[in-house]
Amino acid sequence: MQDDKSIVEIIQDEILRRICFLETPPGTQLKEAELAGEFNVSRTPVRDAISRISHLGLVETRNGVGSVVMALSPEAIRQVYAMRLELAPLIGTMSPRTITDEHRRLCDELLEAALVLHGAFDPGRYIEINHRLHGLIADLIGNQSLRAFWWQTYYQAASTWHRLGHALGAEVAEALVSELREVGRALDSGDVAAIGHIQRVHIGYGFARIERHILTGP
Amino acid sequence: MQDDKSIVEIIQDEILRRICFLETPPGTQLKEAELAGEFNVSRTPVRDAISRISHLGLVETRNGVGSVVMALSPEAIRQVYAMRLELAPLIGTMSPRTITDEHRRLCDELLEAALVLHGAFDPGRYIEINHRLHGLIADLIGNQSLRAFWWQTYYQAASTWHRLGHALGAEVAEALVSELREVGRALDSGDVAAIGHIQRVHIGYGFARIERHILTGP
DNA sequence: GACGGTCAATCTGTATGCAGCTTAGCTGGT
DNA sequence: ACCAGCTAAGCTGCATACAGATTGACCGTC
Repeated sequence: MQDDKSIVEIIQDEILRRICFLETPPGTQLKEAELAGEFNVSRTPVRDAISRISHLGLVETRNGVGSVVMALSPEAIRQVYAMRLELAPLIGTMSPRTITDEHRRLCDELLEAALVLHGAFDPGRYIEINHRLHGLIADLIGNQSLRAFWWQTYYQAASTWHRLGHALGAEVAEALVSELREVGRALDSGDVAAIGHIQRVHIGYGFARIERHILTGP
Repeated sequence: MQDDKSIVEIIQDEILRRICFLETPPGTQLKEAELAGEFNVSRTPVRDAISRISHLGLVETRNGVGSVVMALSPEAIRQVYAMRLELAPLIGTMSPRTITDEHRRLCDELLEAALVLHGAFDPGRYIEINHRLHGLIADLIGNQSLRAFWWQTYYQAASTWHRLGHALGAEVAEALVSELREVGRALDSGDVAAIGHIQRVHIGYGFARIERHILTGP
């Protein structure tokens, strides 16, 4: 395997990670020169990285002003979640990949971490566990088109959804533990389709929480 | 409305158009300097445009070699079509937009053009009619996430699918006429959901043709 | 004190130069 | 005739310089 991710891809991934980890919350300015200094490159690859993720709508670049991290509008969030609710059940139906021991092991590890989280909540840890769980599930998607869309909607939803970690604390930790337990059971059964439907269910719960605590109002 | 599409977006759209119109068929080299001269800009915005569409897998850029238009692998084509078959029925269910007289008028215009095509087939015209029909249908999709995916899979499928125009001629013209007649009827009924299912059906037919004439073999 | 205008700081958009990589074609030896 | 090696041309990747846009602060005036 060629792990030669270009410098642009590395920067792109890092910017997306920071956005959905809320390290650069909506409103933050992404200054090309600053990021360039951080990665010890010129502005060119940084510009390229920002440009590549522009289609997600998470960053808006205006001439003379800068690139600012955007919060998706409530309507956009609803549409993204509506899409995720439809995509989730497809995970198991569109040429799923086979479950390996590595998947099972990672799930156990995440469950353990989530249990710790339930005792002593930490927003950063919450996000990280969610992120790794998403990676685990995406790895079971065999259809590359679906996998790409699954990632895209994840990034679009993440920054809003992860704010719940800060707002609700233990409540979401408990939900995460439940989700991981259910996913673990499905992995034991070798049933990828079940995982898709589990995702469907929990995305629904997550969206309900967002509607209640964040999108309240118009 | 702000029609201030940036130079980069204009070039990006044009490159994609040329790819799915088969003006730059798979194997063609996209030379940055050449395109730069054509658009009277420097290599920078051209580079940006090519970089932005790299995630579609239609162009592969290698250092020291160039950017070459790629034909998706048979397996990738199958996966893209599998995805489109799932997305099509969602067109009518996910907050569809309302049908206007303009939609109806455009459909009639396209049907007329398709009938002419049936008499005297021309691959370029076939592609153009398909392209405009796609635009018409995408315009009925209210969910912006679904609309984005619909376009992405369209671009990915187009260059393979449009080769049928060259290979089969009148057969696909007849299919296009049928499709436009059915879409027209659905538009008359104001039934966007019906259009989604019509798409589902005809994408299935199109995929079967591709399997038969292009993906034959491994 | 409040307001309008101007200027400077700062950021993105674009052009250009250079280094590194790849490959086609030539050349010399066998 | 064939093959290995080399060279030069051409392309992308990155750095840098400059032009254009925007904003906030400062200053003068009413």
